[in-house]
Amino acid sequence: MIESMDRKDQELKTENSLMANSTFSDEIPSSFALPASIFDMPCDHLGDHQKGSSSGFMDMLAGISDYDPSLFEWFSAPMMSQPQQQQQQQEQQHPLPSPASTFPESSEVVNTPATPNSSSISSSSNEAANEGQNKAGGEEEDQDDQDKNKKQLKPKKKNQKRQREPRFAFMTKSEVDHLDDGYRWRKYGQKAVKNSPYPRSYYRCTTAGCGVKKRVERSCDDSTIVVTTYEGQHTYTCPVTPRGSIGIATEAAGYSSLSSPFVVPQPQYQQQQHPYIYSSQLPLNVNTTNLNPSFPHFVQERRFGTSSATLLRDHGLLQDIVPSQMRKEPKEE
DNA sequence: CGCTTTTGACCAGCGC
DNA sequence: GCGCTGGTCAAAAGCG
Repeated sequence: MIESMDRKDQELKTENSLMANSTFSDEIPSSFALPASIFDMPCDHLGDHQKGSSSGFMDMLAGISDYDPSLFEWFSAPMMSQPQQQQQQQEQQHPLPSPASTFPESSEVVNTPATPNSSSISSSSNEAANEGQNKAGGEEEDQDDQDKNKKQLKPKKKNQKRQREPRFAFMTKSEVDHLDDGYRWRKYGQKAVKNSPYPRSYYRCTTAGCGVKKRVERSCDDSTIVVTTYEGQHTYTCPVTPRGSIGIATEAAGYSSLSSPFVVPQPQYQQQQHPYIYSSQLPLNVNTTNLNPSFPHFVQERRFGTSSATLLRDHGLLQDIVPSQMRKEPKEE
């Protein structure tokens, strides 16, 4: 354990070093060219498990009581294929009523990936739903033993589209593939990604009853960029309470798991149709032309309780690291 | 010993 | 129907 932590620290040092010297892609608007000082934050500034999780930026974002959502809208651009985008556009022109309890199927709210092929990501399973489906699928018992053995491996019900859990993706610039977000994950698969030299890893939350999954892959264009896609909502509170998010987390928009330093968006779909998503680190590959108008509020200001907002009115470190354009004084609405 | 990772096989969905 | 691809399973191996 200690050894792994040391390794992690080393990785982080490497990461910090790398990030401190990193340059921004030309695709990133100048307004996003955060000063390098954001990378120069000493490791000590972060809690132990934040080291390596590259979550310092989240804490700093937490200091923005009301920043300009448009500056983060790249995060809201869903990862969609062209037909999906067209459908979204049509839906926007002729919006369909969407029950708050039912997130739209194309709920994969992902920033446009650096990899064109990533847009083909389309399927995921609703585990909770599948459990019931699987049980129902157990009716097919009139098969020979061999066939049965094979079926037992994958007793999924046919003729029923798998439901998708809401998904969130974000990109981080990190040397570490699997960022520590405070939850415990078990890797259950790895697949080669088409047109990418980097594999995609599949993780599942190890907590019983919590079917949250996440995929981790590296951008084929920029190997330093890690694309993490979360699927589902944790059914429990993050076991690790990081420094800097205490209080804020519990006040923040009712998130149950915001105590995670990584602030994995655990949106309350039942209450809000549009999920929140934040950069855990740097907004990369900002592409404001690829915004999805269907999620106009997808990236919203992060509204904290009054106390924390007041406390953080002084943007503190943010003043130094976040350009003034990105900060936006709260509006009276 | 218990937990995690690895890895090949399998399945579902989709396009042609 | 077939092939491709993403996603998942589960046995084996690895690790502390």
